[in-house]
Amino acid sequence: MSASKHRLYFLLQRAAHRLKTEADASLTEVSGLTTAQSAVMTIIARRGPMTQKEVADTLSQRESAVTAMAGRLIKAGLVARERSSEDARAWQLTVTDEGTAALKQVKVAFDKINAEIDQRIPEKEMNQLADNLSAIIEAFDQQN
Amino acid sequence: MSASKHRLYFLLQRAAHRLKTEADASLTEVSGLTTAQSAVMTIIARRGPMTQKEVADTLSQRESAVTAMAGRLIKAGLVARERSSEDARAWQLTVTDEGTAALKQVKVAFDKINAEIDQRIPEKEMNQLADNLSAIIEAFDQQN
DNA sequence: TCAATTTACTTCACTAGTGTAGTATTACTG
DNA sequence: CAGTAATACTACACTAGTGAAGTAAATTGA
Repeated sequence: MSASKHRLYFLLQRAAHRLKTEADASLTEVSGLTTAQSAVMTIIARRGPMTQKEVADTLSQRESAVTAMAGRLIKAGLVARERSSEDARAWQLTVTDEGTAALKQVKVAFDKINAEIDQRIPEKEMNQLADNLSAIIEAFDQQN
Repeated sequence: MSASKHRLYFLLQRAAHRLKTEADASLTEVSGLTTAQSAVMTIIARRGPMTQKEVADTLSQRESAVTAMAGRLIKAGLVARERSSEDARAWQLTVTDEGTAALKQVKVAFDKINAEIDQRIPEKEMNQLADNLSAIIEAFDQQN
């Protein structure tokens, strides 16, 4: 059975949309963050100070999306930025203490979401699912 | 391996996002429609005249999202609506001739996208992938 | 070395969704 | 059958993204 027979595109979009909506509700309740915000913050926290371009590339997004997101996160006191010492055009983004605290709450909410997924998808199928999704990301990555 | 180890949530979101962006670019080129618009129109074309509530439920969306989308589609002349004869609150949405013509072009673009997916995901894994995505939709469906 | 090009970020208009609060209309119930 | 609750839609403020056009700094090449 091919992708078109399964209407795979719409299936994937609906699954992502339902999951996002549910995760957003759960996250805002416990941490005040959205999933999009916690994605950006997790990346910065993990890889240390990063430029907006690096964040954009990591998430396959445009710089303009990161400009807007950074603005909201800074306004909320979750992220800070200062000019790069090597490049006067670039910012260095870091997560604030307040941001780090919020990310700890996020983990609790995601544990719940992941538990729900684990309950519905057999463990032995999880690897293949992850591989298939990675293959889709790779297939449509800009760097081709 | 569990969902959290795979960071399945973010994997799914990124795959959906990359696919959507690519499909949108491809679709607007050949048909002038976005994927979101063609999703709504395909559903209406398939099931005949539908109320906005029915469209919203089918796509797991809010009525307010469909109000806005219907407004854009009507403005573009792709969809028409008239009051339901049974319920004075409800609209009946139909796809116009212009909309039907645009949907035919959409098919061409999606064939390309699906071919790309088929190339990256082994045929024998496709069924399981579709099942896993359906399971996620079901797990987080509002009607629970 | 300096003009042309590339890069990092910004701004703006747009699509597309959520969630809350509101208005009619319809359905239910005692 | 009248009052209440539910339903279908709308309006609005918000998040979150694209894509195009622009600025200033950095890089490149004759």
